[in-house]
Amino acid sequence: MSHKRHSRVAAKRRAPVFAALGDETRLSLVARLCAGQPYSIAELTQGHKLTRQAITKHLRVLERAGIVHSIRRGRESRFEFVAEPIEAIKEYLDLVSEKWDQTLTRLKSFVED
Amino acid sequence: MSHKRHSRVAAKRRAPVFAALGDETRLSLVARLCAGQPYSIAELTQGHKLTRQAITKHLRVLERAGIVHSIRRGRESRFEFVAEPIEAIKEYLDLVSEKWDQTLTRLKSFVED
DNA sequence: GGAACATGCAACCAAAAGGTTGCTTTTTGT
DNA sequence: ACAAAAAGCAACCTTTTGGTTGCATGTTCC
Repeated sequence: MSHKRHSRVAAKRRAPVFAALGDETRLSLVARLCAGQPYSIAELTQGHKLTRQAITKHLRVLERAGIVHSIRRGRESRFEFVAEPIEAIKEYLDLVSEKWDQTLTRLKSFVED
Repeated sequence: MSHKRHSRVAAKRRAPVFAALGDETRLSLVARLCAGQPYSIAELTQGHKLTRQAITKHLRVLERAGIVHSIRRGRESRFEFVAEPIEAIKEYLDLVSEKWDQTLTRLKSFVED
C-alpha cells in the first residue's frame, strides 16, 4: 500500500469535498460541528436565516462528501463531524504548497547564479 | 492589525476559494500551474477533452477566486499560480482540525475519569 | 499584406444548485 | 390517546454552472 496509490484513489473524492466547503452556509455548519458535539437539524437551523429544509439539503451535501455523518436518534437525526475528508484535502494542499515552494527555491537559486 | 481581524476579513473570500477547487478540471489546472511556470490557455487545454473555451471559463473561475493570475503577453495570455488564497484556506482547515482534536482530547480525558 | 495562431465575446443549452412551500410520517411527553 | 416537535418527501422555481458552437479581434511571422 504505497502512499502514492493511496492519494491516487483518494483523488476522485477530493473535488466533492472542496465543493462541499465552497458555500458560506456549509462552512458555518462545519464550524459548529467540528466543535465536537452532535447537533440535530433543528439546532443547526438556529441562527441561520434559511429554512430547516434548506439546512437539511446543505447537511446532505456535507454528508455525501463524507465530512459529516448522521444517525437517527429518536425523532431527531444528529449530525456529527468526520475529520478524515478534511485531513485528506489538507494533505493535498500541502502537496500543492510544497510544489510551489520548490519552484520558488529553484527560481531563487537561478537568480543567484 | 490583529490575527483575528485578518481572518475575519478573509472569511468571506474562503468559500469562493473552496468552490473554485471543487471541480476536477480546475484541480488539474491548479496541479499544473503550481509547478511554477506560467502557461497559455492553449497549452493548458492540451490533455483535456474540453474545448479551449471551457478551459478559459475554468481559468476565469480560478482567477476570480484569486488562485491564479493572468497577464497578456503578446497574442497569448499566460496564467500563473498565486499561493496566498490556498495558504489561507490551509490555515482555516488547520483551525478546524485543531478544534476537532481538542474535542477528542477532552472526550478522552472524560472517559478516563 | 495575409495566413495562421491565440484569444475574446456572445448566444445558447441542459443540468445542477440553492431556495421555497406544503403535506406526511415518526416520536415524544402528558 | 393526542398535540406538538422533528424530520422526511416532493413539487416547484430561479439562478448558476459547465459546456457547446460560431464569429470577431489582435498578433506573429514570412
